[in-house]
Amino acid sequence: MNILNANPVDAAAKSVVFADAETRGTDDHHDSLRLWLRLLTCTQMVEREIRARLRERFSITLARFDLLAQLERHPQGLRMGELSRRLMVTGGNVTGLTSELVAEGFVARTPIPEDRRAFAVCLTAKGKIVFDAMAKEHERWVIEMLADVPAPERQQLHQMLGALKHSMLHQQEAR
Amino acid sequence: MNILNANPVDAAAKSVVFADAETRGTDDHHDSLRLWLRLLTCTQMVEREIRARLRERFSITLARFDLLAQLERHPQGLRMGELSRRLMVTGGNVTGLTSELVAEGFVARTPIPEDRRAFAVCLTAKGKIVFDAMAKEHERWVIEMLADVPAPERQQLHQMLGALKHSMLHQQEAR
DNA sequence: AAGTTATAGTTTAGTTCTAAAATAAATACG
DNA sequence: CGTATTTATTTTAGAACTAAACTATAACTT
Repeated sequence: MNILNANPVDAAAKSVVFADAETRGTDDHHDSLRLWLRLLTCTQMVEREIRARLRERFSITLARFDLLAQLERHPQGLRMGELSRRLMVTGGNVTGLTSELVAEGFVARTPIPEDRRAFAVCLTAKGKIVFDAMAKEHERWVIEMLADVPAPERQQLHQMLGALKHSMLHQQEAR
Repeated sequence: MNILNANPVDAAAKSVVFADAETRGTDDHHDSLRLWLRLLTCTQMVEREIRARLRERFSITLARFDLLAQLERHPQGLRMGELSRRLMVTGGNVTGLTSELVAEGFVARTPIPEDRRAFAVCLTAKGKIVFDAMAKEHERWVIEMLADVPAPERQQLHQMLGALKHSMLHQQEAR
């Protein structure tokens, strides 16, 4: 979904020599749009590759993998709604994903005594073993894919994107 | 680090809309993994917002908007396969998107004399007018969303992500 | 306690995308 | 030439996701 410049070979880098107040404004605009397009391109490239490998190697979708990853972090289990928020998908989708994973024996729904509407979704022993193996390989892939970006830049990127993330969170609150 | 975990009560009370895909990882994970998760989170947050606004404001999907954006950049038209590569979606999908846009009168299929299998997809006059209006607003949204990231950091981000993008491209070649 | 409202999860219907097979035209090869 | 291969697009079947309606339970409110 590259909007303006999906062509992987980027157009010539822009170079602004002088910027008065007005041209700076315009230029900022282009900066933002270009940054967004590049962010989108990069993410899609990595995501597509990971999705394909997960399927090829483990016959699992990224969504299911992500659900398992959440549970691995929370051994006490998570509610459906909590999973929905964390995975940024609809509740109906979580219902479907969970049902499939239950059918495969990777996770279990356990009732919560204090709230009979809800239940905790937990990794089963089998699910944990299988997920751990997948996660290890998954991590290798990611490390390999990002290896050409030097470590200091990786950390800088992480930090700058943190600013963007929190900015988005605040904007979201204000709506 | 994780907003929801750091202060679950607050987060719940505020009913944070954007949950956090970064909670997929565990704390001791490698830099690369953390960077990848943050990249994914940021992109999803922005993308989700833009997708919702495009739909609400113009009743158009992001995919169709992106297709129009490609054509706006290439007034001479693009082939289906070229669109497929640029948009990073399957050819079948491009067929569907194009057919809808043709039905709406935004684009036209024009035969290519030299190759009777193919044709060029072009913006119609109507399509150009409509797209220009949408693109203007779209750009405002992006600028607004990224406004909290200082301009120098935006440029740095853009540049570093460029390295990642080219790295991914080279890796893809080697497969 | 009763009625209202909010929350948790599921179901349903519909959209969007993909992968793979099918079709058709162009190109390469012996 | 004629046959095979490649390239360009469409069709088909189905996977993955969403929004909205629905069921059930919990939490307020008076």
